[in-house]
Amino acid sequence: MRIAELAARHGLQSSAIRYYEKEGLLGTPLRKNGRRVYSAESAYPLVLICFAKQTGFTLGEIKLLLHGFPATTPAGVRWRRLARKKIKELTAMIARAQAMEKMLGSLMRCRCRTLEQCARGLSKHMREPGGGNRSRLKFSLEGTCR
Amino acid sequence: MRIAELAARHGLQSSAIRYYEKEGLLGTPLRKNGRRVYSAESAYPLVLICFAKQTGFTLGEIKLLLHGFPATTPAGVRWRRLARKKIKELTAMIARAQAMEKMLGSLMRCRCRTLEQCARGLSKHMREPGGGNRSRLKFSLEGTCR
DNA sequence: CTAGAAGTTGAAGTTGACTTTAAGTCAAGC
DNA sequence: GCTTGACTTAAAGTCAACTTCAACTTCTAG
Repeated sequence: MRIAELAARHGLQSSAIRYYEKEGLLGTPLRKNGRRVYSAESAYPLVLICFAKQTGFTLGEIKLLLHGFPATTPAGVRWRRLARKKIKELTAMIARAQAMEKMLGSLMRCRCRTLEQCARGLSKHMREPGGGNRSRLKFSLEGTCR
Repeated sequence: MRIAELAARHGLQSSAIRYYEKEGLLGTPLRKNGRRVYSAESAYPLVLICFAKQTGFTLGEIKLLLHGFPATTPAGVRWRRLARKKIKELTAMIARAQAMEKMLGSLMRCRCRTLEQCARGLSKHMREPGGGNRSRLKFSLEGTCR
């Protein structure tokens, strides 16, 4: 199998495979006249890479998964080690996204005539974080800017 | 107020404010001996920028919000125009994140001894998309790789 | 034999939202 | 007068995950 076929099978571009190789995620395959030749088995790390990418791991984390443990470390242990942190990240991200969704829902009901009016409402919020006065746009500006 | 104070008030770095100005989000403020001087009012677009950023808008979208509509366009209309698209994006993202979370939860229960074993389980899934055989790792590999 | 498709390499470009750096200006305090 | 710190500019650097480019080689079909 040549690089283009391997790439196509996994829905990637050839350049991505070369990149993974350069980054040390994939080993260097056999060559035939200078060209990479892949066996069915040599494709298995690619299955993992694609799956892990879909699951939200970065290439750095995937490299760790593949080569960052003593060779005898069971797969389950490796996944758990990495997944714990990733689950936390994801949970936080989901919460944040849901908060944004809520803000956007409120924004859809904005009745301000000008943006300046919105800004006044918002800065009221910002200056009196615990204040009881409801501005026309009722969001909580949780977290600092940035 | 000089740039450092304005920045601090909004939890930004001075360089970010200069950047927003360069990108046309903020107008050019008055100068005193070449240095930017801000009034309380000149800060109001910054309130909006910070808020919109938190809500998930890109700087490009924020620029559109601030300057991409006829001057008479009510704030509510502007927000709605942009929010609709963003809500869709967010909803999709949340769904995807939740799917990832579920996958990660399953991964935590992985009992494979080697990663190669995982890969075999996964490629089984990939080769028989509608297949009824449950591999040890039970995720649905929805969507193609990449 | 030749055109063109597919492969090779290293280096540079892409995206967004900035930050950092270099080199210079300006004001305040000692 | 001198130092320190805050500011100015344009240009370059950062991050991740690739892609694109330039220049070259090799394989395949006609």
